Amino acid sequence: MPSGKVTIVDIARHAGVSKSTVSLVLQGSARVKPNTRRRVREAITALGYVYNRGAANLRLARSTIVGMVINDLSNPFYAELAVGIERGLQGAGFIPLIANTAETPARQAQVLQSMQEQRVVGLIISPARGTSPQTLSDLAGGDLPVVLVARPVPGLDLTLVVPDNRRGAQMATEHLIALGHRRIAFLGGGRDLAVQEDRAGGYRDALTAAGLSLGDTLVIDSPTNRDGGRSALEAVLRLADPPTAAVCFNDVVAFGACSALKARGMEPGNDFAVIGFDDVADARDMMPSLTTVSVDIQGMGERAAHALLRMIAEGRRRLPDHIGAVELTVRESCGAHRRPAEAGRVPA
Amino acid sequence: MPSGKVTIVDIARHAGVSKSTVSLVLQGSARVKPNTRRRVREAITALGYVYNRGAANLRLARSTIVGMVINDLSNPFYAELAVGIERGLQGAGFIPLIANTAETPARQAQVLQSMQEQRVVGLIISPARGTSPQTLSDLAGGDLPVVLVARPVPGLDLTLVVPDNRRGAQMATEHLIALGHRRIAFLGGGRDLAVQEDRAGGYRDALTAAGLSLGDTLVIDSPTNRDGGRSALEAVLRLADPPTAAVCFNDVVAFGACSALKARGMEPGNDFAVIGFDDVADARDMMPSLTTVSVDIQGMGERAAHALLRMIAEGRRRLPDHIGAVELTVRESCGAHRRPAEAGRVPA
DNA sequence: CATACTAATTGGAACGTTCCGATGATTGGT
DNA sequence: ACCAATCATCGGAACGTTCCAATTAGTATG
Repeated sequence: MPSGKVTIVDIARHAGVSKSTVSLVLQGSARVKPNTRRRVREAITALGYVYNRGAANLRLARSTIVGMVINDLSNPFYAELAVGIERGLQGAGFIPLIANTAETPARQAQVLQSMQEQRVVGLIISPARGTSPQTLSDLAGGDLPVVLVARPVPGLDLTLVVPDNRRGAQMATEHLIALGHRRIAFLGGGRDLAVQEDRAGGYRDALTAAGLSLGDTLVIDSPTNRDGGRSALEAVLRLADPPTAAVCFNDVVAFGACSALKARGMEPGNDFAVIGFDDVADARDMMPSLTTVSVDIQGMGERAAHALLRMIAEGRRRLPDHIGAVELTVRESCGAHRRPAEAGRVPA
Repeated sequence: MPSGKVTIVDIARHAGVSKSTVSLVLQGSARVKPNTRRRVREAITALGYVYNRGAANLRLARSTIVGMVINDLSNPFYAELAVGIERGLQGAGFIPLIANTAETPARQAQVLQSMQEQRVVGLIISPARGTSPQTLSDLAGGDLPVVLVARPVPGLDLTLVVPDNRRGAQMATEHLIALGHRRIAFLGGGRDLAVQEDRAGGYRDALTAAGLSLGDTLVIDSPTNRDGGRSALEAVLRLADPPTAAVCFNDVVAFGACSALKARGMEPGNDFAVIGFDDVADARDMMPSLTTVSVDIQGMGERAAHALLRMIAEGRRRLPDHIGAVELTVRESCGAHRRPAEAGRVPA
């Protein structure tokens, strides 16, 4: 069994047929006689042939690769999302090429370039912070099916699959208000993140509706990771008139916030209420468990994948946006369970 | 700016040169006159040309893709590992193709097939549970640079980059013994996982050396995820003479075990000692924080990447195995911090 | 100004597939 | 036994690059 450079022609020679026939067999054509098919198949295994998809793609002028561009694979939310997307792609005959941009627009640009050079047939992008619209709008001259997942980019007319960020943050904030909190912070994210617009927007909506608006004095920007959560919480506690509760940009930020609370000897849900966003797998298992806005993460990934597949199949460039339903999952970190009877008097 | 099908020939025509010259420019050859180079460059941007790497690869008979096959991307350990590998590959001009096998040998086989069809130039594999040696030894007729990372496969002579599993588990077990524990369980994994051989082996070594060996009555197999940890812990507590401590297959299993303890109203580190393995980012932030065997995860990924790059560059098929150093990071879940003075009397 | 170089550019074959149109083999009807 | 129709197979061009060998332009040397 020789290696490497076995081609369709070698198979043909070995089986005593033409390369066209071999090609037919490879494509599973019904037009080739069973007997011939068998001979070809035998030759294939005998010579250890492996199909050269690149060559086929060249001839066919299209590839079988779809690209997934993920801003932060080490964040469990995006890891789960990637898994969901992969599952949604499963069985459609496309192979997913995953790339991590580590939240860096420059790296993202490289990655997108690379993917275009590989002639991907479509792209699912969870854009890095600070992605400029034209980086994405220029993709293959605007002629490539692209789905934006998890994060919109303002000023960009691309098919979108996102959770209902505004509503989710609003629900979380309303819950805290109902528990009696009056000074509620919003921790994490930043103006370069469109998701933050929506989540902070929902937060403001709820506060305003309850007549509790404080401008944005309690909105603290930070990186969307654990350390960001920690520092945001510390910043907010340093204020002259500190809040008693916080809605966090996402679960990871909430984890960081909880961790900072514990480091100060405060207990999340008891001394300070924390609500996250996303409901990653860990949220349930934290101690105390994290109250959070639940998003069907894998489902969202699958939906993005299906949207892309449909765009590819139907040759469309745009599909209606999909805004995924969210719900508030009340656990311990908001304090609701700890002392349901005293909810009204938590804050001073 | 037209789209899609702009080729090198179009550029040539537009710039008034031959396609050969365009190719030269693309490769940054010094042999083309600056003036010509400029004209070509202009044509490229004017027409919105994007390089077709597939066509080039066909001609060059090699690609620029390296494959990473990961058994479970939703496990933070492997996500971090993937990030490390990606970083190690960075700047070498290869583009990483990540695929998740979801711990399924069948899926892994598909994925490997696909990658070979894409003519990857090398492979970094963290094999799925139950991977049979020949699946991997047949790769490209044994003629493809392959690095096995994080998990060895018995009976397979491939370059290996793994942490010192045996020593790590041994250290963890010794620590528990020093804290006074006499009945210590090993939770998670299974015989189809070579890593388990080593980790359970280190555990046995330590017990035997201390004269505490109990055969394998306290070795409980389980999936290597949170639920596996939960069920393993519950199983072990159901025993007639239950242990007072456990070394877990990895951190995620340890998280599950802690979660099961809490669900029973027991406190990890206080009522039962738990030690993990890997030291994923979350370990530090758990409550109680997780005592665990620290592995430089991203470093291991980078090392695997560098090994592969070297194999590719030097045309070698085998490099010496790399066994990464590990150390025990003592935090709270083992009980050492809680009551240092009483360590000797923890178990009954 | 011819010659001998060197520098810059070019045409065309090759990489491994697919697929069109053509050819050869087989079948069935009369 | 012959013709038409169908079935199976085949040859060759094409896909977009790279690179060799060949050609042309340019420059220094005598």
